[in-house]
Amino acid sequence: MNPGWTEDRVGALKKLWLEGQSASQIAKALGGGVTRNAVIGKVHRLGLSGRAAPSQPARTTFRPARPRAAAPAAPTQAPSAPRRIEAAAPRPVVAAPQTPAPAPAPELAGTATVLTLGAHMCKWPIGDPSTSEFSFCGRRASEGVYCVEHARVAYQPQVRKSAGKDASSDLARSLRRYI
DNA sequence: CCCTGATTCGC
DNA sequence: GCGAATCAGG
Repeated sequence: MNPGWTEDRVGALKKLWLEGQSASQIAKALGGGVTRNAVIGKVHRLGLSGRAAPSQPARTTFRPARPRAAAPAAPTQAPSAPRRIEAAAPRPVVAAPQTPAPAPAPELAGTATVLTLGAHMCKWPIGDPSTSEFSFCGRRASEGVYCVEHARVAYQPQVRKSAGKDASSDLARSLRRYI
């Protein structure tokens, strides 16, 4: 029934996943020939785990199951990690009258909140999502939902040519995921 | 019980 | 590489 993971199917998978579609929704969108488990498995094999736009229903936990460690070079402070965030998807919240968008300066990151975050603003999480201090980068999103800088750390295609052997095994092993 | 993604492990 | 089973949480 299902032709396996063809180029276009993988492409659709990547697109939908980065759009924030849930694994089950993607599975259904792909024709039902695959289950959500298959989708998740493929996503992980592609090195696409973790994304800015979570799913609609209840979010998953914040288990440190996927240590991406490296904090992006944020001007202000180091975000915990590109883990999932509570709600980045734009939604027709309450009629926020004339929210005077903070207009994040290109130099300043972390000024956009979930309410002020525009469609084309970098959705890189800054700080702890559970606190009121939580915000988003907010700079111009050019690569997907991130700015150029954060896109580099966010989208890690698992590209790691085995460049011989690395001396520091532990460190190298933890680093090669995002190098 | 519905959902979510994460991980394991036989194939 | 693939994905069902399982896990862990909301």
